[in-house]
Amino acid sequence: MRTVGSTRETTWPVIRAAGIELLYEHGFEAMNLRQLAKAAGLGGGGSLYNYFASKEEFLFRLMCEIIQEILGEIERYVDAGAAPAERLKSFVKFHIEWHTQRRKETFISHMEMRSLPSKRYKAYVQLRKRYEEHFIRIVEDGCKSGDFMVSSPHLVTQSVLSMLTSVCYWYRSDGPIGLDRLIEEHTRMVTAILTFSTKSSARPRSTRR
Amino acid sequence: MRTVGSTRETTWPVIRAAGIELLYEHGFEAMNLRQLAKAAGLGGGGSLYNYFASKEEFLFRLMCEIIQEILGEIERYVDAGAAPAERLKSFVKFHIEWHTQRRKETFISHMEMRSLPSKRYKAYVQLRKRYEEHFIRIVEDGCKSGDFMVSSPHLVTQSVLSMLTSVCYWYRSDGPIGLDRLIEEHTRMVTAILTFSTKSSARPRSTRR
Amino acid sequence: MRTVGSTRETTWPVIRAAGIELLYEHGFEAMNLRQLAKAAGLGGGGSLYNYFASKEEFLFRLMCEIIQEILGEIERYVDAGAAPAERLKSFVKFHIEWHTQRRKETFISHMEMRSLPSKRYKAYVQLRKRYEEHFIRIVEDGCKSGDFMVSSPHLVTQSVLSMLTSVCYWYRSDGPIGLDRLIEEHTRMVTAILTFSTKSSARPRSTRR
Amino acid sequence: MRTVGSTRETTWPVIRAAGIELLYEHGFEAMNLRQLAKAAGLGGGGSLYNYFASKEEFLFRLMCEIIQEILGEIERYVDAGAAPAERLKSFVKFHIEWHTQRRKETFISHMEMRSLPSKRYKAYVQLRKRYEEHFIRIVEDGCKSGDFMVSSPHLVTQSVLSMLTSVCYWYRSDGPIGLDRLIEEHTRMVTAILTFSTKSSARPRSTRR
DNA sequence: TATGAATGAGCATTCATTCAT
DNA sequence: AATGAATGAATGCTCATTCAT
Repeated sequence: MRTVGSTRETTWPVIRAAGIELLYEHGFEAMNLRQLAKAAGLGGGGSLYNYFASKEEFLFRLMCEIIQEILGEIERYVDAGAAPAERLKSFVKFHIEWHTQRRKETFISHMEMRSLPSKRYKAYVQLRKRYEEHFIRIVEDGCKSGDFMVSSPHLVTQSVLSMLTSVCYWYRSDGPIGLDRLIEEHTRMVTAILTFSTKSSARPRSTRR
Repeated sequence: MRTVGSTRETTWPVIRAAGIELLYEHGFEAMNLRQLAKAAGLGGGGSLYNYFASKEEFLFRLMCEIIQEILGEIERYVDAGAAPAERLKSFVKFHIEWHTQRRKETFISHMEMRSLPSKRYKAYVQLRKRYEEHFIRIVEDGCKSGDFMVSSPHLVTQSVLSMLTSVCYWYRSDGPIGLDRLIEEHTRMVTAILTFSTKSSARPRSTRR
Repeated sequence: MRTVGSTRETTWPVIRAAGIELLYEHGFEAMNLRQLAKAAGLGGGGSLYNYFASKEEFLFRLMCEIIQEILGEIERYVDAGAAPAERLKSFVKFHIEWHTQRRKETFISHMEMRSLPSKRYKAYVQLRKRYEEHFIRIVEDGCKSGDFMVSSPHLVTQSVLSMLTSVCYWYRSDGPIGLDRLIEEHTRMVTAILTFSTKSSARPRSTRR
Repeated sequence: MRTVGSTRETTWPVIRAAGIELLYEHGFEAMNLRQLAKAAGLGGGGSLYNYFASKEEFLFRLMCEIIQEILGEIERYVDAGAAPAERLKSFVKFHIEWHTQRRKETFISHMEMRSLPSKRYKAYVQLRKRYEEHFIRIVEDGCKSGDFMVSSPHLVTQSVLSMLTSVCYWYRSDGPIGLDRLIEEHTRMVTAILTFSTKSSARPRSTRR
């Protein structure tokens, strides 16, 4: 049977939204497809298989859509021509905004990577790397230009990205800290790391006074 | 029937070790007790119930043991009388060492909190807070003493702790980065954050030159 | 929507052909209507219900068509006026030809009887009996005329028909045995059975020398 | 929980017997494991998995046990030293007895081969060949000794074996035909085929009078 | 304590069938 | 007539848990 007005285009977003809620709430292994169907307003679990071939594929599709969106967004957002320090601020602002406004999505994206089957895990990691490289490039450019000074770029980018992403684990938009302050503080912390955490007492040019 | 030499004292550590491996590999929901029994050298799953009352209790016990250990350790490790900057260095060193040498345990401790039933979740969070307060106290003391300068203490401690903990997600002890360097860099980054990431141009005393 | 040129008369044969292939390959219970629709070049499984009311009815219709064909054929083929020995040869030739040239159809007809619901099973058995009676009548006539000599007609006709039909299970038209030889040998075997397998040492007339 | 006195040795035969009944009644694809569990006196379907790893493996195990039994029996039964004609009689007697007394088992063995997954299908065919070779060897020996005369040995053995086996499809032990008569008639038919169905008018030695 | 058979609820997935388009 | 989304019952299989041995 086909419910009036139901098409692939209208139903998938509903499933997706319900899926994000359930994945956030219970995690991939602990949620189940009957819940999902019900939450999406579908009868038995069977209908879902018009939209994906397996529970694992459902997760993969969801995670890909999420990261594709952020990839599309960031490429429009960041001004590749600007100075590193400026681009850094842009990146932090963008990243924090996204990770708080789509907190559940990003939470899922990090927590459920382990539930992807090996092949898809690798595919997903590729996409994620494409995103992270936006940040890495900023750091590299900043080091070249003398704006930043980082002794272990790989280590630092990993840790800084982890810190920036961690807001999705603890930040509550209805808590005492506002989004603006969140962005401001993280910008400051990241800047401090990239500017002052070097071995020598030397200071990068742009921050000398 | 009782296998010779098998007692609670000798068997539980074996179960525990096997459990850590399985939880790390598959996660709580995806692992199962038959695997655990087999990995621990026990026949059917039944024997496990001599050691815990349910799968959930098994997780809780494991996680508690792990955090109790780190709590016991840190209390012996940190010199409460030292200067904040010194204590900070100690903390970072301790934390990074623990989170890399017991990488699987700490990974589990973070990932599987969501699998604890509500009551135990709260109990566990209490224990974790006790640990985090060691860091928080250092920051507070440093702010009072003028060694550090932090505009949003709660925000900053959350983010810094997340960063310090994140090594358990990506660090490989057989990778290109040595433990010493890992500690050194993180010490530097944390110091930079606590020292230079303030609104005003003012610098805390200890870093003035 | 109706695809151009698609009518009951053109589509059913396609479905039928696809059905024979699938039933032969997987069996009734193991095949499914989505496969059938796809193999017949139809989109979703829904269209099939323009051609039959249920999966079981599909099987019944198919099997009926198959047996109706062989019934129509055999009635034209066998010369009711000929001598029993001659009619026997005709029957064996016809039967073997049919069961090898429409091997899949006959294979299905035997294997899938069990999947027919009781009422239709009985109806189908009636049709099959009508076919088998052609053989039984030949044997009876041969016994009356003294050409054949059979002590247990029912038993013998059952076993001989089983033997003649069994070619559909093992014969490959691209194997080492040609169709002519297959017919020749079976004619000989059947003749031997009907002629020489009697209790007494007496020989039927036609084989005396 | 473990029902009093239940062990692997007592439960499997019960499952096996129930399985034979269900496979005979419905066929492999149409039966289901809940039925099987219930028929075997077990609660939910879960217990069955103490005895096999999958439905397919269940079938394979059953079929293997059945054919192993007949293989063990026939090797004790047939006197390899006797004359071909004598051995033929023995074989027919044995085969018919087995295929009527274990009619359901042999019925299953033939009908459900198609449900075995490819690898197991091949393994099973090997076992079946071992059985059939008992008959083939008798025919070959008889041809060498001049007792039998067969123009197409492969073809004839296939068809004769099919005939002998077909009793499992139609024979009812409570029907009008007794087992003795069944054996007698088949012996006669097979003898007729192996003795009189040759191209030439020549007769094999032992049947000349 | 250890074993392993049994339980039974639960889950992903399949599939015949229905029906709006 | 054809399409394909939706239904919902059914099915193979899993797994925490229990319990006689």
